[in-house]
Amino acid sequence: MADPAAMADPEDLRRHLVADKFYITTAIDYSNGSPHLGHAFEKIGADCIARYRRLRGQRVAFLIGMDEHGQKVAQSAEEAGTGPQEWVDGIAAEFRTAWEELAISNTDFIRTTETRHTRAVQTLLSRIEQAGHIEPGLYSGYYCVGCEAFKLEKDLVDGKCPEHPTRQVKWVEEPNFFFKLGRFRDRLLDMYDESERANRPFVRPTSKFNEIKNVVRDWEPDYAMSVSRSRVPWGIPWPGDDTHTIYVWFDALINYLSATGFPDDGYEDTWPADVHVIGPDIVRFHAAIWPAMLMAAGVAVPRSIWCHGWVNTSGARFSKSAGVTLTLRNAIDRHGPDALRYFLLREVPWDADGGFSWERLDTRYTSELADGYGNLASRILAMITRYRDGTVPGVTDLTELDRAGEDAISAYQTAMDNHLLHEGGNAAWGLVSQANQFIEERAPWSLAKAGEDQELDIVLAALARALARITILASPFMPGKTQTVWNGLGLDGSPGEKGWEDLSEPATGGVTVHKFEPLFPKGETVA
RNA sequence: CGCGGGGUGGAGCAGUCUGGUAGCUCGCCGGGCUCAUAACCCGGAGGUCGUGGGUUCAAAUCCCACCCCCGCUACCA
Repeated sequence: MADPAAMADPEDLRRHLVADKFYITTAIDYSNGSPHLGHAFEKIGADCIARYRRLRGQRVAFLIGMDEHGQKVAQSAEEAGTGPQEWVDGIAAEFRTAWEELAISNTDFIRTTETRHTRAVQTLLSRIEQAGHIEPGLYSGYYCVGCEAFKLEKDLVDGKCPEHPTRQVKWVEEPNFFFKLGRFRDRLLDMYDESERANRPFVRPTSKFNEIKNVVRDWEPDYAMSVSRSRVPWGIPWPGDDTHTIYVWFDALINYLSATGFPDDGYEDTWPADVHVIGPDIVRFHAAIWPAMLMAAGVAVPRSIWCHGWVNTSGARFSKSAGVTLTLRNAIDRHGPDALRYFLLREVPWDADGGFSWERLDTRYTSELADGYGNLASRILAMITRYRDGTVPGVTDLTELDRAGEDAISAYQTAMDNHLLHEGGNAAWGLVSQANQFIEERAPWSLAKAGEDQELDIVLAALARALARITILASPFMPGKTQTVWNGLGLDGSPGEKGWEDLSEPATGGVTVHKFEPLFPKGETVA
């Protein structure tokens, strides 16, 4: 969508202003149940990226939201004995509360029942239609009257719907509109190739990208998907034909665009998305169908898709040692929201699957948070308090710990730029270990006893810098606890807003520290 | 059937592309320290690297066959 007229000065200026924007989205969550650990994992990971980008000085737009139309939602509402709008209002509130508690720093929360969304959907749809890529056709399939929904043949048991075995499914044909996405096969493949040549693959990790390429390569030119339904009233009306609603998948994907203000002027200040964060179950929709829709409408395609792994929870639900079932509520309550964020980000690689268990949550909490970061903060602040009355010495002599810090920062940056969050955490926590070793080698208590004040100043100042660095690097993982340490170090503002530049020379000299209660209390788990 | 990922000390993983002391975290055993949340630091025990064959002076790493686990394979999104 490059506009030649955009070379004019005001446009240049605008471009400059938006050059540093970073638009990240998560999948909108389907409104037929409560938030669970899987939902949380995706939000936490995306939030970690968003916070890291802000740390790097980018202007971040971070979208999350709810997918509220469709058969299943209407059905869930009915089972709950309420109307669909009332139902989705309740679910949305529940999700928002959960994300707030987990300190998700989204800048917008979109719901597909909002006017701004329905308007964007109808506009985009009309553009695709006008371009000639939507055609009427017949949708046929097995229809279960009990479910009031079409069923796939593979989901039938003995030719009947498993949920309504007493009724027969019927072979039904109904007129629908179809999106001819097979026509975009070659353009998609070209786009994929180009992204790889430019060394910024459209889909990551690579294994998922390969799956998608295989799928798209097999598309026939007339391959189409239905984009309307005539029996589902809970949806966005088809423009110009109120006997149809827009099929939910088509409706849902467009949320990323509606949130930018599309089709109003200025939406391109935010669009295209820099990365759509999604789960492996919906890669095909995001990596193939969604860009095809945008191509059909003449709108820019997103820059990349990141497919995270699964949190495997089997076996964790009835863990003996924990004695509690696995719900998001319980997982947060175990050691607090920051600990859950930290655990998921370290335990489950962001490009692969990982397992959740109470034992491993407890283990990481104890060794890496309480005994690691928390205890390190305690001992550093205690020494500064005891040996220097709480004032960090103003000396700036660099030590091997500062060099270790530089290495950690660079490893962290490489990992985080590539969205490898678990490796970023690894780099930050390596510095915790090195700081502990540094303390052991220099033995500040011996220096104090021997009256070697100059050396003690150097050591304490280096430790304060290291703690500040770790705290900044850890802030995208644990915004709450790192804030406590930041304040304990006597620093203003928050570690997240301090900016990347502070890392090389944290301004800790001369500040007055305040000891605090153990950051991560041990013993009894939080009730 | 096809495509892709994986099988490494008790647990979770790295190492495989570019063959040559099998590394990390947790747990376990022993020692040290005392600033700290009985925390921290050092050392140690523990592995036929899924199975069988092959190439090579040498294979977790390369080649062949096989076994097991997971994901994808046209409308739940």
